[in-house]
Amino acid sequence: MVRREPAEVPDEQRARAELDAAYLAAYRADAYPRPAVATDLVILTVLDEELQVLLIRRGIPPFPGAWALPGGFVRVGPSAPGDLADQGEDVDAAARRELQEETGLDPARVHLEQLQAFGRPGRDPRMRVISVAYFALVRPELAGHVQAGTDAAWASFVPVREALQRELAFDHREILETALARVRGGLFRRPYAVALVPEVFSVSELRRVYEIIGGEALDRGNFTRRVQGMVERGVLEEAEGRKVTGARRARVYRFRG
Amino acid sequence: MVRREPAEVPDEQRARAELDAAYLAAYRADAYPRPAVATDLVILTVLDEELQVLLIRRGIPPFPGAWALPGGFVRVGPSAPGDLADQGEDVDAAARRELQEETGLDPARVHLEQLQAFGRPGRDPRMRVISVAYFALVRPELAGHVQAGTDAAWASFVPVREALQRELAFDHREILETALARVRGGLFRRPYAVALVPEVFSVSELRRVYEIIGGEALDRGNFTRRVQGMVERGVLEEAEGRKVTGARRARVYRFRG
DNA sequence: AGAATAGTGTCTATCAGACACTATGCA
DNA sequence: TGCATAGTGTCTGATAGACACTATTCT
Repeated sequence: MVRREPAEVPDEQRARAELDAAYLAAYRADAYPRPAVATDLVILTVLDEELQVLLIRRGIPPFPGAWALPGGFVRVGPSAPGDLADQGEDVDAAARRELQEETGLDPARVHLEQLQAFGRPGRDPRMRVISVAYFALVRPELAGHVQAGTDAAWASFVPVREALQRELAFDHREILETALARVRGGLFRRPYAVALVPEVFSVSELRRVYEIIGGEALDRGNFTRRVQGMVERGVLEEAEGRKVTGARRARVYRFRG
Repeated sequence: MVRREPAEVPDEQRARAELDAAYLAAYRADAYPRPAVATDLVILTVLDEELQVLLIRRGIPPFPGAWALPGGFVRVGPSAPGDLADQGEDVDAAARRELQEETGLDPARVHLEQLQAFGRPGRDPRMRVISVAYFALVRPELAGHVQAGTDAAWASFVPVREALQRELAFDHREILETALARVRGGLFRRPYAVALVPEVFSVSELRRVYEIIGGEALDRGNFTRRVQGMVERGVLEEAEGRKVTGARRARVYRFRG
């Protein structure tokens, strides 16, 4: 009950007691051991007709040889009690920075969303690390650049199916599975699929993403109706031009943020 | 790119370099400032035909006089580099402990779920605190005990409507709003409502909870069909006995975990 | 021409919502 | 007996799924 305080006392006395208590609380909290806080990123894309996740091969212990999600520590300011300046970077900003550093992608062009925190003790055997996990959805035309810009031996997109069969470091299997559940669960309620197709896309391209993530074939005709519904509700808008995905030039659409 | 390592080198040399790097990484992470990590709890219940949230009146700065969500720091072990023992308590366990301490409730009898982490710098002016927020759904028959067991002047259930009009400390307004969005968004997909009625409940009692959270009246007949559907899908089961909610004794149901 | 995909139309089973009717128990 | 709530039945409009048909463009 750290933040609960005792009952009423006269005003002056109380004001002083409160200040004392505040400093005491801050001091004591500062004296207690603190965890390191990191962000881990589940960076997803659809490439080669498969949902893929960016993994990094670990060279050093712990988990040498295992694959891991990219991630890094949140930058924290000196944070002395009463020091108001520079508490460090936002956790969201840390995730964006990590995304930029790992993939070279512009975070503004990627759907990045917090998943949840993972804080089991022992998840990193070296020390207490609490991780705030995020997932990113990358358009295929951007995902291509990632592989080019990165040493493929150490960081590369891997089909999710394969990734789940590999030995993953830390609790990264749990994080990956949680992210997949979130994306699959929100497929028909959140604009996740439109973040995984080119910025201007045909109905077929969008349908393929739904099928790949959802894992089941969808009726072409009925799916077209769904897209029409999204246009009527203002989620999507028709874009200029046509696109040749298959044998015939198809209408193209764009997500209306 | 904290966790990415350089390219291949001969085995022995690499093994040594890896150990060095591991210690270096651990040492450096230990040397960097760390944030305090807390949990904040959005404890919700339905009382007096209203959705209510447990708030605590702050006596001391910062935000003296403002209302706050209950919460507290996550206990972390000494966590020296290489020290494998005692990394401290699980973040989930910290939330359960906090719930127990603040309300006296048995965490096993309450729906407790992680919301997400809130990590904006400056959210606590005293020092860098990253908070992992949880929400709890408490049955009315248990929520009654809370008010009895707690000094009502400092911690009490407040109608959500009122709570949002009050001055809330830290970023607790944002946390509360996020929790409400989660509960409302999952009302028809997750068993949130059944966590907010007595363990054995009538159709009417359940319908009232849906109406109170959703904010709109539901057709009695159609809602009964919904309950029947939940029984058929094995979500609910009929329980022994009857219950007098209104003028006539009603059938009662129970959640099938 | 034939193949492959784009786009539209249609039928149907299912479901949600609106509403009405009967049953039960209390004042 | 009147009234409030429990429980059931029925009608209808909307929707999702299955499937068929036409249009376009490439080989």
